[in-house]
Amino acid sequence: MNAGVDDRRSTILRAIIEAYIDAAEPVGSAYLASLPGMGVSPATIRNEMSALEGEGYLHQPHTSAGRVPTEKGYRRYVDELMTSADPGPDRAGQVQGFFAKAHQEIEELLSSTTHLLTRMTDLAAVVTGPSAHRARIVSVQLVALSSRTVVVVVVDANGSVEKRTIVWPGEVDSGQLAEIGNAMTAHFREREVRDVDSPPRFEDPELDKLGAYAFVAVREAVREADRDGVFIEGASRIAASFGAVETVRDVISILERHYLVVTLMRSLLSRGQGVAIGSEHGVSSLRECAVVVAPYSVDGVEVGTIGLIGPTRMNYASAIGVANLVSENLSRRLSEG
Amino acid sequence: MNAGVDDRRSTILRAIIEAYIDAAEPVGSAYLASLPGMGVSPATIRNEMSALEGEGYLHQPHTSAGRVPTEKGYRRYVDELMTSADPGPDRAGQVQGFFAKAHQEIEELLSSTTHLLTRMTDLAAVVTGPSAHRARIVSVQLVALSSRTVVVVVVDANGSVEKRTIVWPGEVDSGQLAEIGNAMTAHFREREVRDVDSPPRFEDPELDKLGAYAFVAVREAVREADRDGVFIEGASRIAASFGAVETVRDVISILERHYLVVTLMRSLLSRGQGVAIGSEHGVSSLRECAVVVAPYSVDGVEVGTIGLIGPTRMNYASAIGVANLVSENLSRRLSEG
DNA sequence: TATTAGCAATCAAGTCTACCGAGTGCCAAG
DNA sequence: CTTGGCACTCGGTAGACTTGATTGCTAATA
Repeated sequence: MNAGVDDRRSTILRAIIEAYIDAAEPVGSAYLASLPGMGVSPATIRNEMSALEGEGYLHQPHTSAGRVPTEKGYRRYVDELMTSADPGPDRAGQVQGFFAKAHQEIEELLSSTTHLLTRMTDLAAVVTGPSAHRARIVSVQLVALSSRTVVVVVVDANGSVEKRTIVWPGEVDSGQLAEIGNAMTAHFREREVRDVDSPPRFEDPELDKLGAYAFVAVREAVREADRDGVFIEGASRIAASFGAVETVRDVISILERHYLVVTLMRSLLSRGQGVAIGSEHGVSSLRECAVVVAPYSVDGVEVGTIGLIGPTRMNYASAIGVANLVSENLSRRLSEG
Repeated sequence: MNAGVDDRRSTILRAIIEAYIDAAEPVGSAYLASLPGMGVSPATIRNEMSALEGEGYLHQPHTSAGRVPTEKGYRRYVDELMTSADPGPDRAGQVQGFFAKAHQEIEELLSSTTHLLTRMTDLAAVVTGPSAHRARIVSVQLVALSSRTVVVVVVDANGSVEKRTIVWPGEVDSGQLAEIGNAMTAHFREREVRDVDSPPRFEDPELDKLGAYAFVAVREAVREADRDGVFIEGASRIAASFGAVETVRDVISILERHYLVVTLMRSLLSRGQGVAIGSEHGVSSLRECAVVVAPYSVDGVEVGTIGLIGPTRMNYASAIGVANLVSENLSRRLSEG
């Protein structure tokens, strides 16, 4: 409980974790003693290491090896020991440059954001699209594809477009379609997607029936709006991070199940966790991975998430720094105008 | 040149390849002689194997090992030796059942088709969406997102929806937007996407200017139409197929570059090749892989491709059979109505 | 009391050797 | 042309031994 001892011990833990992140090899006392700041002998460090192991922060693969951080060790590192996650001006510039030049559609923007993330961190990157539930509907239109099929197109205020193709109950009449579309637009305009609960009503009973029919398509279209917008990139970096092909398979197999990744990220954010290490997140196939998440917002409302996934010995400072940096820039970019 | 010898030799080659596909281990003469059909001694088989090696169909990893097929060996197997790629009634039923139950949007349909493919073959699967170049445009609409931004929505006869968000040159006037949208729809209706070359003209010079401005967005929207529709699944199966993490990384890294995969598949199809083995396709990162492709068509016109990617020692008969089967069913499904 | 030097103990990994066994190539006999 | 027999090759495994990294402990020291 002596502050001095605690301090030195923490310094040693931090040094071990950083060395391990760097080299992926167990860290020994001799190396630590040789570090500039460390004014003590290997023997002293060994005592501290032994204590740290007793406290559960370190683990010794075998007697004649150095120490390796445990999950608890990484956790303490992330919570207390890590030095500022400031990514530095060069990286900040890189991100700003990216967002300054990016003027594509939102889907392309998010997709290339995953690319940016994976390139900057060498981790797998995830960006989930703005949750559509809070978006306001701007337009509903019915377009005839053939004499029997109609596509219902819904545009929301984010600029997202959802659609649903349906078989029309009867011969398509373009006048009717236009009328129903206009009524839908008037009915739903400025309402949030999650409030799509009942169709507009029409005086004409035939129109009313068709309107109710089309409404089902609108509801389905917006209900699935969230499914589309998940962008994951960098699975190949995972392959490079792990030696065991088994692990690679497990992790990539999770990354392929987008909804699972989204669920994981959302649940982490809702618990207020920015970093989940190893078994903390409960997905057993990712037990050798850590996940870093950051929300991004549009006009002050958190609507989506940014995530990074990599081995537990990832560079947390860099990952967290980049995630936050990108999150800020993306939020600003999406909020402007 | 004696038919009898050639026949036996071919039988042996086929047996070797099938055994190797099955067990992934070099095949020896004793095992081959023990096979039911093979009425000859190991010594005889050894002679044939030696000849086959001389002809370039087999390779011997080292003196005391059995033989392994070369690319040339697989090629001959696929071209001549392989027994019918008929996937059997159970699998045919599985695929038919899938397409009978599937009634989602085309994107979801294609995406779940990759899922079906990867599940049935245990290979990575690719489905490219119907090429938009030949699709007819059905509707163009301009929707105001705010007083300064407009989203241009283009619907084609496939039911695909493309959009482009633009900053409007001036205050948005919903009457103008509607008028321009209607004129665009009239102008482009029934024209193919690749024929989008000039905007409709308006009497009113202001409208004409705005129309020309919006036209750029239409052109960009349809130009990128093809980019969206690529669905790839099963990268994790690749991880399971190769022992070396290096190879896994290389292959998955290619799979992540969708446009590269699409280009590869298209160029194979345009050369009339249904199967590319190892270095045949020229993508060096995929030199340990084979690619199986099959086109699918809508109303008799080939519009998209189905692909399977796996190790060169994949089960070609099964892969080709499934690819063709799915291609037929998908074509039928997309052509009806 | 905290630190340190010294030293014995531990153990993975590398090296060396021997050997086994799978598989071949070749030869001579059928 | 086919086959049995046999010598030969060579990867892989197992065991013995060495090396080197690293620890824990103890006793001396500040």
